[in-house]
Amino acid sequence: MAKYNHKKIEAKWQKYWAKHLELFVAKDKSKAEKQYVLDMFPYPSADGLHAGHVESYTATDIVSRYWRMNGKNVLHPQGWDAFGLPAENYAIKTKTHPAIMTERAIKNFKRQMNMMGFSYDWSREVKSSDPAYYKWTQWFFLLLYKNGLAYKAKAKANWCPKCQTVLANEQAEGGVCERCGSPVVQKDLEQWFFKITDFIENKDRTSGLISGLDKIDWPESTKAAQKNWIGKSEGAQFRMRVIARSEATKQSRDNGNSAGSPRPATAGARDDDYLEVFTTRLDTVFGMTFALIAPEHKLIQGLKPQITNWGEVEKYISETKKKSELQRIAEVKEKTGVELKGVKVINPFTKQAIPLFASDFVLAHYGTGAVMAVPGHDQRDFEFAKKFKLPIVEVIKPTSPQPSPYKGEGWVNLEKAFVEDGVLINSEKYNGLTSEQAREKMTQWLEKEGIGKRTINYKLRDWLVSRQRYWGAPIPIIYCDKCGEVPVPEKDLPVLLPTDVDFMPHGESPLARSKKFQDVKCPRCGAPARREADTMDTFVCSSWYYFRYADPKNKKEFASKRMLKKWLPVDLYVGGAEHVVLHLLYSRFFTKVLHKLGYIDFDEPFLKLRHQGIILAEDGRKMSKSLGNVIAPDSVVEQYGADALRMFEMFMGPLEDMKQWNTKGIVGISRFLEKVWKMKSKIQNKESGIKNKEIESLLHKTIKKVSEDVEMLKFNTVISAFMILLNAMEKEENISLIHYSKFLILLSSFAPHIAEEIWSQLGHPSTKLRVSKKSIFTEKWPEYDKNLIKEETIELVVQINGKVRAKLSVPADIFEQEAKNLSLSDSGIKKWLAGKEPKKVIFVKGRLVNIVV
RNA sequence: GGCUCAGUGGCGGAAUUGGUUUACGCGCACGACUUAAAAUCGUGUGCCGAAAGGCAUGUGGGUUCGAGUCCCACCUGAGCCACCA
Repeated sequence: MAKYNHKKIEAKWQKYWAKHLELFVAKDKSKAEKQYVLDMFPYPSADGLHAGHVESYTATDIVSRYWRMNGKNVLHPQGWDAFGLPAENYAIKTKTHPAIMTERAIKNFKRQMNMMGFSYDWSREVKSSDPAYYKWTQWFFLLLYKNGLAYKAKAKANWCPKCQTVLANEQAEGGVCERCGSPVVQKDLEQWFFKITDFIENKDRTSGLISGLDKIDWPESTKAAQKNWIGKSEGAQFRMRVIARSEATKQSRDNGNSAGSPRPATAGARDDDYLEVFTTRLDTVFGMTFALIAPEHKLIQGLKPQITNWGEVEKYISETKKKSELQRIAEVKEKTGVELKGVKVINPFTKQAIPLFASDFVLAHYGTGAVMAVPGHDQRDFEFAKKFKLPIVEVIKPTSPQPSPYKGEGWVNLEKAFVEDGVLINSEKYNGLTSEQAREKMTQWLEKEGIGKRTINYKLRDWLVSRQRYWGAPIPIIYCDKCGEVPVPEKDLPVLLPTDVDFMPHGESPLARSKKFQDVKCPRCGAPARREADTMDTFVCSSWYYFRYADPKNKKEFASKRMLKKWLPVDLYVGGAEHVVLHLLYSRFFTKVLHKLGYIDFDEPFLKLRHQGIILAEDGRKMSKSLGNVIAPDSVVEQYGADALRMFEMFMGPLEDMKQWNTKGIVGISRFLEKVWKMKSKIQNKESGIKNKEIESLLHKTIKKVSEDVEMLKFNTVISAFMILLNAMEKEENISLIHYSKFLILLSSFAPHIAEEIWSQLGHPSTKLRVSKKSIFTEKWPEYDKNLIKEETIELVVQINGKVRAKLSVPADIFEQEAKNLSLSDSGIKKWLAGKEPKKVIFVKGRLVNIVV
């Protein structure tokens, strides 16, 4: 028999499937139950598909084919995350327009996807750089704008003075420009934000970004990462009075400054005179020996007249300003800061005056931008105190049996702060309380005194969506001298991205250089106005694409309500773990906005989420072009075929595990497929004498195993089950056509080409042996017969004290008493017992007997 | 530092969720076919031991008739986040 020629056969069926789109399209009009199986749409890079793409796309392809054959109406689309920085940078490097290279890359991606035999519904393909698509990205911007969820504010951006461009954080690592190596500076720019922080907690009937996680089937680690990113912390906020060294200085300043605007005359009533701090550890407040303030904090400027070392302070502030956040983080090793001499703050609990320092490890944008410093019980404060020789006081004692880290002579001997909860000491009337009790009592006291309150803070900040870049969706806003900021009317969408713009970096948003693009009439008053020149973050494009697949051609809406109701939410979403935070969080935000505004009736977009594990190169390192260890799908397909590559990647290990490529391993799969191919010669079409009971029973067990494991995405064990069945069939002289066809249907979801070819060579047998001319993918998934997988006899394991001492062949439904009698009278067991009386005999039905002596 | 996960043969990995540890595949060894090799097929393959048997799921304890699986402590590794008060 001819060997299996994967090249010829795979090409043949890919051509056939391309002509028979009806096999894989999602049916808008079908009444069958839907199943939405989605891949994260890829960024079409010039490098083409990599091993990780193949892995996750094969997984969803198998699941999609499985559900289709189970009668579900499956939506399995694919599209392109085409806008973005990589394309623009590549364009700048090669001086080719990003649209051209994006088109080229998409063509290549699509060729490779077809080469892998993926059953996408290409009739729903979307591309984020297509005006028909980004029209709706802009519409979403306006939707948020009109509902008060998009706003403009000043924000810092990484700026490379040499390249004259804004850099993303990952391009400015270490505080230097990725491309030219010059130091990055912080530049204040007016930028657009989305109010994602509005959706952290539940809103009316819309679940929040935190609590919504409880009802979806996502990996624990991903949920944890999202929660961690949101960073909710509960504590208290309170004010501390700021005093000058002498009240006299203060009075004179007050008189001088408040000439024009009448302020309350009472000293200390001015806002500037209070330092507001946030803490989660109010129980440690008696250990506060100084306070810290962010250098950017505006209170510092207000205190300027009272600060006696202003020159020093100003120098520190300007040094901080130059540093990017990344540089600050890189300098974690050593704390820096400067005392604001001439002022002190009053700890409201102890009434003591303590010094105030500005330090760049205090973040201006988190909490109140100032903190109480408790060096005894906070590691960062501890390091700061050591450096500036500030007093350290113990106010929390570990609950026994842990010994206190304070050894005798105060802070000099202390190695690090004790940061856990404990029992209060040196805290006046709060002594003896546990940390938890103290926090409660102290918060109550603050509220009673009117100087503080219970407060919740989040790390999550609003989403900055402006990009001073070319290759993105333009922000649909117009600036008019008379009317101010005016949204582009919906009927004027899309705001087209000009194709003839110079996208080389020049120090401003590239769109600002196009007069044709910029100069417009104000939609409100008709006066000359100009367009917003910034584009949107690509994450905006990818936050809603899964809605578009439901109704990709709709010109009136991003998707009709009817189609959204039919197809959404996504039942299974598979993609890389690098999107654990941003993409997934932003998508959830968009979904929650739509839910709140009544567009959809669900508030979580992805019901079940899984990440494919990284596939490492053969050398155990990450695949990378520079290391020259990349496994390109094309060459593997060339040598072994797409079916072999698909199955091998599924066989390597659990979908979510990190796996190492091993070229030797693929021959196992290759051999398996070759054996499947050869099996044809054993097929007997006659019904007589070919109903092999054992094979039939094993086949039905396999059907059960494969069905269950595919639903749980345990593809590696499915393939092992295929091999077990095939190995058993190989030992037989003849194989029934019915058995073989059912096996082929199971296999077709994993190895579609070879299955389709054998199916057609066999004369397209349906499972009932009726000849049909159809593709194997029109077949129904086989069902298993419970009676056929029931074992009649089992191997009963007999243990003595938990150790296997005998195995008896007994009827599967043996009763307890009989099993025990049989075991105890077995000659081998008798020998082991040597006359000893069993203390106890355990019986596990269908499994074992354990004799305890 | 925080969170999340993992540790089973020479290797990738199975294990009915508390019940025969090592399925399936790779590799290796021996054999068949061949002038020979490749391919293919067959047999074997956790460790110690001649055998009887004993010992094995990172380490140490615990719960249990019984633990890879559950609990506690520790060791090692990975991924993500990280000066968030």
